[in-house]
Amino acid sequence: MRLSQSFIPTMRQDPGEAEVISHRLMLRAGMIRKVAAGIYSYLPLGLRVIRKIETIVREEMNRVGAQELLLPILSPAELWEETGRWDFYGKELVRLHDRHERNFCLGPTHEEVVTDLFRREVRSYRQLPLTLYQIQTKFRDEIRPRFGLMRGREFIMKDAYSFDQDEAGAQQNYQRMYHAYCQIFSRTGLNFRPVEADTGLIGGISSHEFMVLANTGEELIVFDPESSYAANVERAEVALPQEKKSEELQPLEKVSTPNTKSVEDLCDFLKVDASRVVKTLLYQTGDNEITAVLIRGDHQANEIKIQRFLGLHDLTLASPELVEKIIAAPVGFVGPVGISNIRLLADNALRTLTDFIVGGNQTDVHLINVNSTRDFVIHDWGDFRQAQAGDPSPKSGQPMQTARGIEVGHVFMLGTKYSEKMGATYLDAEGQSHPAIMGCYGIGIGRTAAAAIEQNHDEKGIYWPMPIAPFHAQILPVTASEAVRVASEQLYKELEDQHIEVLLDDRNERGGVKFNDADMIGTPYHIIIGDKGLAKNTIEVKDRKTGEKIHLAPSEVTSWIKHAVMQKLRVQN
RNA sequence: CGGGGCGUAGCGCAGCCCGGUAGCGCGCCUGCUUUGGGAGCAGGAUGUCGGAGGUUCAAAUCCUCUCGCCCCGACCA
Repeated sequence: MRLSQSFIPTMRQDPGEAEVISHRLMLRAGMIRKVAAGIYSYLPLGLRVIRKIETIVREEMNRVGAQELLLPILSPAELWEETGRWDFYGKELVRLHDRHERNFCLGPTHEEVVTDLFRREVRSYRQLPLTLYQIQTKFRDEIRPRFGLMRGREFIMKDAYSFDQDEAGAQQNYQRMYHAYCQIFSRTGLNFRPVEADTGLIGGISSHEFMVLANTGEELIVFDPESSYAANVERAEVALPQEKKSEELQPLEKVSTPNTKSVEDLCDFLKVDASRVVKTLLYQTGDNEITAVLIRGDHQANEIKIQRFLGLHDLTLASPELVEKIIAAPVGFVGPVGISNIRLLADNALRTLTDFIVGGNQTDVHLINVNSTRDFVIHDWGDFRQAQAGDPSPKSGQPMQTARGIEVGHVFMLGTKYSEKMGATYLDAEGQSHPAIMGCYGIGIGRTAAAAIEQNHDEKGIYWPMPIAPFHAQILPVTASEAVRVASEQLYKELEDQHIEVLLDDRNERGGVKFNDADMIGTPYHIIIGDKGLAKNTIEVKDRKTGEKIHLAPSEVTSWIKHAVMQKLRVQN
């Protein structure tokens, strides 16, 4: 392609609207343009990258036997009412109605639509297993769209759905998809890690997220360097503490602690470490009901774990009014001692904690040398806190580490959640009807492109991994002579004839402009043709990522490039 | 939705406190010179100052309302 005739509007300056590096570079390299918050146009260069990623995804989906179809973007409310998600999905679901006032939504995901298709068409176990997928634009009215393609309201997703007759088959399908995902992200040239994850709004039994490791990632993961264990902090289990509880307990004491509403204030005042303090978090779990959760002062409560334990899907801290009403203690000084009318949960970390500090249920009063069982009764123990760096791994017991990641893929075992509600059943060999066992599997295509940039850039711009690069090579005629023009045109033709995707910068620009644009766009190989080189009968080939340069005779360039491109495509295959 | 910030030329910004001519850099157009890391000179075009109302002789500037966007927190591919 000729740059002079291409719609690749690069920008010299950083746009004010973008903060995150991938967003900035996509705008500056002329890959995308914003239409509204979280809604983007893909310009030719950006679309080429998107298509490359889609191609890899298609190849790997097809390889594991998934079949591509295309479901509608618009779907009727009735399907969503069947599963309860019309209400449950909340404001994120883009709702609209037609001229007859019938309700529809723009698909944020397609479990309902595909399950409806299945129940209409599939009757027999002989038709199973069945895995269907599509690559399509999705709509989610995100609370806060941000970072360009990283979190859009409209975005391109590959979503796949599997149907099996039994648990074993479903597990097998899940494993196949898991490996296909590993294959896909390896092929895109990304440094990624699959982690155990929470199932969120999609629901279901188990799931893994595929995280591209990047410091700018929105997700925090913990992993065990000694074993394969890795999980989203939302999900990560914390092993039971090992050390024994000391037997000699100090007597309970009441102390005055003026104006110490936070754990931090209290630690400063009493000159103790936060690990000696226990905070009492009060959650509203019913109209007039509060549940207390005890967490060590230096730990973070994990509301997802608490929700799961309580079987709720919505958990909020109790209002100060409700607290006053039910336990008659001031917020900030609440503690478990002497409270009888609410359920008390405690994080496992408290099992080995003795002589700790809690709120005294009076303004400006705390209790010290408090001990569970002796001073109050815990109704339920559990893992209620967020994992953090240094926590023991549930597999090896070794201290875990944390890392930031970008979630680019997610695989779920759904079980029969959707098939039961929607009557998606098949007949087995005995003529018995069973709900199909489902799985669903998503990949954010645009987000994968953004993650690739987060992981592959320097101060000058992007350096694409070959398999998803918009072009394999770029020709930069850096001086204006006829000899350079002729040599560039000839090489351009040779490379195109060899099916190398090549961009010819035939603009009437100075060398510096071409160098800078090429560095920003991130084509893996830059072929630099100038009078200086031609005088010595050489053309320079530069590796964008490493900066390594080699000088070749003009007649050698095409075969060298072809070989190098093939090599890089194959290595990452 | 809560908190912080921003809307002025295609892009990046100044001007606003203290009301009176809309400005700078880059880009764009024309010409000449230039051409291996964002060229030089000369000339030129470009604005409902986000929108609506108000105050005033006079509003980018002051007041009210509104819309949009960005960043930080609760959601997710």
